Amino acid sequence: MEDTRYKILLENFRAIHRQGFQSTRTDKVVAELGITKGAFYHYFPTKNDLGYAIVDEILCPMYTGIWVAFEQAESNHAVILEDTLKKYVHLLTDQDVQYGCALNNLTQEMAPIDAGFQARLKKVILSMHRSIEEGLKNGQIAGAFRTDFNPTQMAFFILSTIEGAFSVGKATRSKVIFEMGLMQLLEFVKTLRR
Amino acid sequence: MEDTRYKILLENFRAIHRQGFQSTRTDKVVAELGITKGAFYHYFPTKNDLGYAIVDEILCPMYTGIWVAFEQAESNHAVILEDTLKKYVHLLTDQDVQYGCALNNLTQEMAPIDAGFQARLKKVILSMHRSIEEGLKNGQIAGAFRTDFNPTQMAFFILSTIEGAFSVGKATRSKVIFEMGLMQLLEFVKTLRR
DNA sequence: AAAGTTACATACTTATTGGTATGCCGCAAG
DNA sequence: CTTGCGGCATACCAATAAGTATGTAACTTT
Repeated sequence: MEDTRYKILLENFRAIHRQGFQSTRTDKVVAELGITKGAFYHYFPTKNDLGYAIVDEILCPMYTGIWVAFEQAESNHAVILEDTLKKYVHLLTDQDVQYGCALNNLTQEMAPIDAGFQARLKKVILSMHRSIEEGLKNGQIAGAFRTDFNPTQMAFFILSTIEGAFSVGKATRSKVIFEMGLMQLLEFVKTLRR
Repeated sequence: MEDTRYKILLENFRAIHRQGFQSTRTDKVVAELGITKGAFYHYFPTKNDLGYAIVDEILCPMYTGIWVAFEQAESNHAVILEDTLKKYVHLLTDQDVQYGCALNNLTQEMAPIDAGFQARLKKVILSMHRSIEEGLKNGQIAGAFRTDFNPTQMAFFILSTIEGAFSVGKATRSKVIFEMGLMQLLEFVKTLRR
């Protein structure tokens, strides 16, 4: 049953999101599901491979999904961009902010010490960037945005600010502070309208 | 000799900055200095206490120092703010960006799993925020900045974007990408001038 | 129905790794 | 000059945690 594999994957993702990769004890996580080490190592050769699978199968689709609407927009680019930012604020709970951005967490912790994580996480980040960049470019062409900014740079700026708001929100354990970062970004993004 | 203690502190700070706290082996780090475990545990009761000392004695002064000029400015607020941002770009090497922001790294990794780190790192973040906020307020009063923005929110925004640029720079291992985030922030910050 | 394979469970192993116990040396106070 | 203490070095310890070896029930294939 692939069901067991997915349960292992998902529950470990949750644990890693909260406490980080290294301090997560995979056997204890699966034990809570009534599953043993045997099942874990049946599906994943090593703990790192579990981590890779989480990035590939959970993080990657999750994060690229956020920006797909903006990337593929054919009209109302500005509205969709602003709505996407608003979603960050509305969909997240207090706890979500305290746990931080799963992608950011994993990057900070694992990218420097493992090339497998590094490559995968970079891919996800660049994929998000590409989506934002595309949306900005299309919006410029469609006349939704001003054309006096560089979409590549602006996309990195937007991405950086979101990730940074998560960082600061996590550090202070405050959703309100997270929101301040995002709200200011939203105000700024409105000035990109034409 | 307090010299030994400081050497232990500094070398471990460097190692932790690069590979993170948990994966740093303190005994191996000090061994490179020709120092043994005995000396380490003579000065620090536990590994966590070393981490706390690093935050208190290295990170805290380092990061608050960055913003002290802006906080205490009596004139030219806008110029000093912009210069502070420029310093981030000019003073950092390619490697620095790859290693990421030491404060951010430690926060992401350790804040969720240890209350001692959490409290200390939060303090440093809020201290930086306070400096930026003060500078913005003073600049508004002095007529250097527009008054139609909220200094508290704006300070969190600036802080978030810087931290986020580090995150994205680290994830992509690219100083150029880090710079794009900061350069866009710089452009934005210029619009705050009155 | 025999043989093989999948999907696990249980028990064990082994390499860290943070931390401790102890000892020694030099120096300063009494 | 001897006693005590700060400043280490060395050797040892115990817990953990990733990973392995083995077993076995169910299911598939031939």
